Amino acid sequence: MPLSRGLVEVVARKPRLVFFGTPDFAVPALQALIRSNEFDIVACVTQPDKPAGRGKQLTPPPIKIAAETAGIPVLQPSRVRPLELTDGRLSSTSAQPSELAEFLNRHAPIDCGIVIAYGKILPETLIQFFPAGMINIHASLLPRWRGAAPIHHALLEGDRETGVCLMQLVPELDAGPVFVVEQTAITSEDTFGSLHDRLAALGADLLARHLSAILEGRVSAVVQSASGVTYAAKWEKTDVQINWAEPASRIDGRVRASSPHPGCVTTLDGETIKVYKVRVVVDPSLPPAPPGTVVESNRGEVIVATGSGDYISLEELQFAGRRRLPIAEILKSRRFEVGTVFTALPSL
RNA sequence: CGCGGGGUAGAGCAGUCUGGUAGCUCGUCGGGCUCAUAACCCGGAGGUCGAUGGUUCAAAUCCAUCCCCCGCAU
Repeated sequence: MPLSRGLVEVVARKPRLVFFGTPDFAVPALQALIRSNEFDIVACVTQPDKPAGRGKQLTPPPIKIAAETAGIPVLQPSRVRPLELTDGRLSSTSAQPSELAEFLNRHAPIDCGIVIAYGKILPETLIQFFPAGMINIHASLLPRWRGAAPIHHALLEGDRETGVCLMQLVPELDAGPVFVVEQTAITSEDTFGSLHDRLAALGADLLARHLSAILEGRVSAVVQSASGVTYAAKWEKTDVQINWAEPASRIDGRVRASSPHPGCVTTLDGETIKVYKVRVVVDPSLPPAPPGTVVESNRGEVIVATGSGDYISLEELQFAGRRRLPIAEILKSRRFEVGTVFTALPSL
């Protein structure tokens, strides 16, 4: 069991941490740890700067910015994978020396590694390097939705609730024993954006509240149930394609999982349209029609048939080069004739 | 120098290629119709056409430079 490897002694000094994280989701947690003033954050390890945005400028990951603001050293190794642990010291197994290994050796002992959406699988040897192992925040109610995109999949599948888990990192993906869980209901208004922000805040709060007790061995980890394991694969381009043959509720889930970024896509007369918000419409008085067919279009709404016999009302769309707009605005300059058909992108 | 789209009335857009009176839908104001209305009819107000410079008898439209916005990546 990971925890038996060693508990941090209750001594006068602050526990020493290294923080592994990359995107916005990890920022509240880092800031909560800093704000608590209970820990000595030795360094932040994050992904290298990447070209992003118009102009393809090299852009630092959000954690780098937050760390530098706080005066915490930042490491951005391009790869961490091949590491060897002998006598408590890390070394690279390849010809190239590992800047990360050297840094960690130099600053040992470091009690614990915190991992939140770092972006790469970490080697077991790295976990073992820390006396208390590594602790991870995962945005789902484990063992449901292990993997890269738990928030997306909870929305797609119409889960009524989700949450965050504080768990011990183990080599098997998101399979570690769980210290504490915080739940939150998923409302029909939740999107990836709103859930992401809420879970990031909940996770940050959980971490700041419980980390000391965990490191002192005062919180026991509960092994994950063997049943109910599901996996949330990375949210890919194909996942944002609207398939009108799907049930209306699933299309709604897909759109909410893809909003505000990057938006779902569909095609009308060869033109790509991004879909940011829809509403499920159950109305027996509407005429049946093949999936994707516009069955009603008036002053304020456009209603499209789906595969379940229910309908989707398009509420917020974006055309190429245009701004994202509520349907009422779009209808001021564009008509959707009843009978026209939305389709998936031909290439997919 | 990564690729592409856009900036025209309060809002959303057409007009630009092919230079020649500033248009559409909505909103707004006034009037009418109606038991009534988010409906319908009539009328009005509202524009430095992103900025600057150039070409031209004449520029929203052609040329040059600049500013701002959006999609592709996360």
